[in-house]
Amino acid sequence: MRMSAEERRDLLVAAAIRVMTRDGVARATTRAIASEAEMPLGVFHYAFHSKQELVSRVAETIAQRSKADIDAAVLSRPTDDLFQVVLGGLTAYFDHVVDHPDEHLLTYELTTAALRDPELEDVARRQYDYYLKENEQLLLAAADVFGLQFTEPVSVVSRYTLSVVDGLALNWLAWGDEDQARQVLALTARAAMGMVRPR
Amino acid sequence: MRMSAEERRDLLVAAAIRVMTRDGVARATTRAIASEAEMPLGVFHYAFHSKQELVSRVAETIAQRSKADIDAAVLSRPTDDLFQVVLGGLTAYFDHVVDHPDEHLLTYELTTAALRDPELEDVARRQYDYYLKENEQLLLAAADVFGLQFTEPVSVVSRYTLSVVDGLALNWLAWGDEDQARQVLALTARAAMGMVRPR
DNA sequence: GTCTATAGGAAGATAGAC
DNA sequence: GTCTATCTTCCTATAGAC
Repeated sequence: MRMSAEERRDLLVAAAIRVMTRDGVARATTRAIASEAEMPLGVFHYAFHSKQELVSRVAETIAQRSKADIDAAVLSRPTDDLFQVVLGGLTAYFDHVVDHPDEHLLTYELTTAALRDPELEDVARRQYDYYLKENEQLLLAAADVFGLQFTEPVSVVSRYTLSVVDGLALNWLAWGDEDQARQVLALTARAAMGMVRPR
Repeated sequence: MRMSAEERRDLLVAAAIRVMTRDGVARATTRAIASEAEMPLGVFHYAFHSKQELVSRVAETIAQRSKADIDAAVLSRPTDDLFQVVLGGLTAYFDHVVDHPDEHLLTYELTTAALRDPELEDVARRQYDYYLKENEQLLLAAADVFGLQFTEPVSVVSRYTLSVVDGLALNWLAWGDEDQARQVLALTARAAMGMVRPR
């Protein structure tokens, strides 16, 4: 079937994400991906120069998609006070992890793969850039609504909350115990209340 | 050269850790590992039934070793008050990450590998068990010294601090900015002070 | 136990007919 | 651009002589 190279790339990226989510990065071979996309293997190397190029696109796509998913979830949460907003945001992220564990496992795999491969160097950096910046915006906007400001640089607070959920998500994937994990979220939201003062 | 199977296994595990630390899990093939251990490839499968068995041992060994390293570092820190102790612990862990980034990257790789492979199922769980339990002991002991107790279950506080450093470590590996990361540690230690009361 | 040699297959990438 | 067939390399694992 005839189609533009860009269209084919999109289909292959989508197929790669399905295979990687289901079976892990290590088993996502060019063969498996082409097969998932129902294309002959040969297409692979006139759609992409190399497998790395595909992996790079996959990481980019996943980061954008997760950000969109989680933003939507955050915005549908209670907004009574800053505590509720922060806890709501943390909970929205964690809910997403519980609902899509394999997808998040994949992001960890992509991060480590990127950190090992010099050619994917900035992929890992960009992944976090998406989250950090977005998180920062949400924190600033939320504090502003309630007439508060942070006592610490908001970039640090952003990194703090991101680190907690990111670490907790990995921890939950390995260890389980959802109830305890949610207690950690509550603890974190409460701790964040100690980082604001009236404006 | 003649040696016991157990001795050979130990040498292969040590070689595997060197290769995995240097080149990543994906490139740590049985060939590369045997070569690093200066043994013919054939030894591999009368020392281990399979590669998975080796990976499982590697994960176990790494977890024990890291725990020992970090414990030693924690114990050499100031103990003026609980804040100093907690910040010291977090800092000791983070220093270890900065000094041995590849080693920590490896633990993330092993965690994801374990989560993908049913035969390594409990490897990931045990990895976290080491850290959580140890962390819990340290927190309890430290609070006790200063006549304090936690207002939350100590297992939750333990998981909170572990999540922060684990998430922050991965974040730092990808993003860098050590100064900001250390500000997050200070923030976290201060937050933990809101989780204690006099005994 | 130890080693060499090799099986048996899967990987990424390409050549070349259409 | 498209596809089949194939190259080359590397993988885990084993067979079998010593």
